[in-house]
Amino acid sequence: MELIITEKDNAARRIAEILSEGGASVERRNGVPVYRWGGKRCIGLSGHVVGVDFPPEYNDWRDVRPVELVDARVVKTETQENIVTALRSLAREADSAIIATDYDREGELIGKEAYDLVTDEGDIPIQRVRFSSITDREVTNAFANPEDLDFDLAASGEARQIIDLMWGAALTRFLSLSAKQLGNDFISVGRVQSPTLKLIVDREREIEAFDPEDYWELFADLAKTDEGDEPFESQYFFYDEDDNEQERVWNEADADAAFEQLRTASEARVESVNRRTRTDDPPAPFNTTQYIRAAGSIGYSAQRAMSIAEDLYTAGYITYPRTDNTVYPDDLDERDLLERFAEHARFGDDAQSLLERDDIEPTSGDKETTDHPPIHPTGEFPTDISDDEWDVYDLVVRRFFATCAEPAKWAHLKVVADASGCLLKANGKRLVEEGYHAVYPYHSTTENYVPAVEEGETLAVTDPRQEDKQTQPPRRRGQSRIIETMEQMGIGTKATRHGTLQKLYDRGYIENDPPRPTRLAMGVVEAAERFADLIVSEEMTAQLEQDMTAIADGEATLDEVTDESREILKRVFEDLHVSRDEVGDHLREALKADKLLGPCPDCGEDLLVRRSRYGSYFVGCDGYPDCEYTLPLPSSGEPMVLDEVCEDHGLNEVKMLAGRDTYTHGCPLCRAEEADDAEDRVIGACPDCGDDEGGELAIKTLRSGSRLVGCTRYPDCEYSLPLPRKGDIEVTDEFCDDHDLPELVVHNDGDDPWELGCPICNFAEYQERTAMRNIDDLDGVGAKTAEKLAAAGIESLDDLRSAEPDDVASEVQGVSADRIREWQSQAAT
DNA sequence: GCAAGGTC
Repeated sequence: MELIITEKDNAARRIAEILSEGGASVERRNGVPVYRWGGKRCIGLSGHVVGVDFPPEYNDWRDVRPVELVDARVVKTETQENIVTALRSLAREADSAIIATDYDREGELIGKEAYDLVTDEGDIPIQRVRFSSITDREVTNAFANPEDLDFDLAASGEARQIIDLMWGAALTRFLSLSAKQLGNDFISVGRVQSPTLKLIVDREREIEAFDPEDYWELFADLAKTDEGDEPFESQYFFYDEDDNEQERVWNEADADAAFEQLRTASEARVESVNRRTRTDDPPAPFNTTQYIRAAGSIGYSAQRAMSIAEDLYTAGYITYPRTDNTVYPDDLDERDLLERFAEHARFGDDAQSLLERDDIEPTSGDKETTDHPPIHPTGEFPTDISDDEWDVYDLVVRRFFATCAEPAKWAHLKVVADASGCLLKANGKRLVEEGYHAVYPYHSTTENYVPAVEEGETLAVTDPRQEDKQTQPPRRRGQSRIIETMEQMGIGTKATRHGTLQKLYDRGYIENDPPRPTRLAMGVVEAAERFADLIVSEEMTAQLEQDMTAIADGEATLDEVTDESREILKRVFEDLHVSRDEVGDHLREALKADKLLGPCPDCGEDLLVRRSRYGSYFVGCDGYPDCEYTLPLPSSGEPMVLDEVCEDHGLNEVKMLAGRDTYTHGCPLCRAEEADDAEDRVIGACPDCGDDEGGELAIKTLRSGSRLVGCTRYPDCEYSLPLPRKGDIEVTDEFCDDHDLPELVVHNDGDDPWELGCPICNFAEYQERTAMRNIDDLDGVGAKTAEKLAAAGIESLDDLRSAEPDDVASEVQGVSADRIREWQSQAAT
């Protein structure tokens, strides 16, 4: 039997299909799909199935000095046991094996891991095939000409694993121990995350150091003197000593003088008219980064964009979403794919229009790689997918269309006019040939109207205006800009960059979108810059890349490279040990700054956001236990301290981060005082204890800012119904027939009043709505997956909660037990 | 419990 091993199940299935000419059947080993035909078996891994780690005796952070990790052995551990077991058992039956993992460096390493596992079970010949896309021609060709595994290339990947682990783990432990931050809130650093964080911190430093400057700009409207002609905007400018056009006037007196001149002018003479046409080329095919950027521009976070693309990929609608490639492979027949779309109700017209071109010569980007094609639709049409998935699918289809479309053409018109010595200019642009914009509405086609005028013509000047402005600090980069910059810096990979960003959020290093660094992040970067500069520099990756190339080329060995890295890290630790206390103090101070609200009203010490033993947040005094002052915070979300300070109490305001339900809580002391002042408003009898004990329902405001309808006998009776946090609640004269309670109306500034109605009915409806939440609302579950789960008997969140992950995984193709567990934890909340 | 890299 010949065993074929691929990097993922999806590739295994498609390769089996091609090589067996559709005759392969699927069976399961340990829950892992195995494709069989003739004397062949084909199994897909799940990326790395083994990982590097330190031996268990290094596990305790307090027992092991971090520097000891530098010389610690690094061992390989099996991380995907079911797949490893399946692979081993297949290997025992095989007479030969073929490694068909992705055609890139990490693929070579994953292949080497499979090689080692197969070799463990017996000595059989093992070969390697390489192909750039899973198409008939490429795959058949590759299997007809098998090669050998490139052990040097795999070793270069292993060197990276070892260096990343050693630096990351040793420095992470050192910083965490020095700041006494163990447990969940450890302080992490790494070769990729830390330069990324520095990138964000550096921009924040520029913003903080920015000193705005005043300047003035002047505008006026111009119009042809013919009647009915629309006026157009023009801007004042002058020539500096180098003869460059300048619009900004840096001195108020000069601006006033120019404005005075402009104000008195009623007409302007056209001095020059310049026309040119500009070609606007269609965009290149999507790689991961450009896809994330485009999805970002229609409102999707990087993480969400990748999650949706992943779903569309596993469902078979788009190609593999993790790719650096921006050149379509030779096998992709663009015309053929367009013809498929020509039949489609939604895309048919646009596809037809493209097919009318004689030659379809798609655009290409700068980078061509061997592992996967650029992201494009497969030609398989989705039927039952969510709105978000449609948004993204539409984007991917139209991007493919755009790459097959004609360039657009713009006509630019620049008019310069003289208004009694004041120079005015107007730049017009008009889209004269729509080109790719006709099929790709994601790029702006905003025109700027300037009419055709002649040199020497007289124009009317109206509405002169002077605007005082200030120079602006550089803008924070959005998520997709950060990912693009990481790509330019050469850090991270197409498959990890969005995850790295997510990690920075999860670790409390960045907040909001566009991301903004916390004080902790500033502290960590500062500490690293002073004592372990390499870990926050992009040079570390650049050097590593060079070393890896040397290993791959046989010019250096894995041991030489890792040993040299060990020596460098040891020297870093010499510095760190001397400054250990200083580093710890610095980090602790930064940690505190993120939680600091202001002075305690009781004792004047610092009030801080703290976390109780039960995991909930509250405001407590740094003087504890001498001072026991506390304030409650809302129970949902993660508190974030804002820059805004409450005028009454001098405390920073607090925002509660809870995804879509994020809201500003404001000053916690204001909220508490409001609750203390608020009268409970009785609205009826308590349904639980009204008859027996005489309990009444009242609208209450809690000190945490939340409001509810609750029993006046609380805490003896705990009956309660939720109310919205915001808005004035009006108690109307209308009563609910079923519950004999008044209907409530919530008034919010600006919005239409919300007729909440009877609070019991409202809560019942709310519960029904949340119960109706479906399986495909879970992150990473698309329509196709939901279908597969339903086929395995999992049709509701309840079914999912009670399911046995391993059983489900063995029944549902392409879904791991870990994935099920992740969904279960989502379904639990 | 540390990293980064696959895949889901």
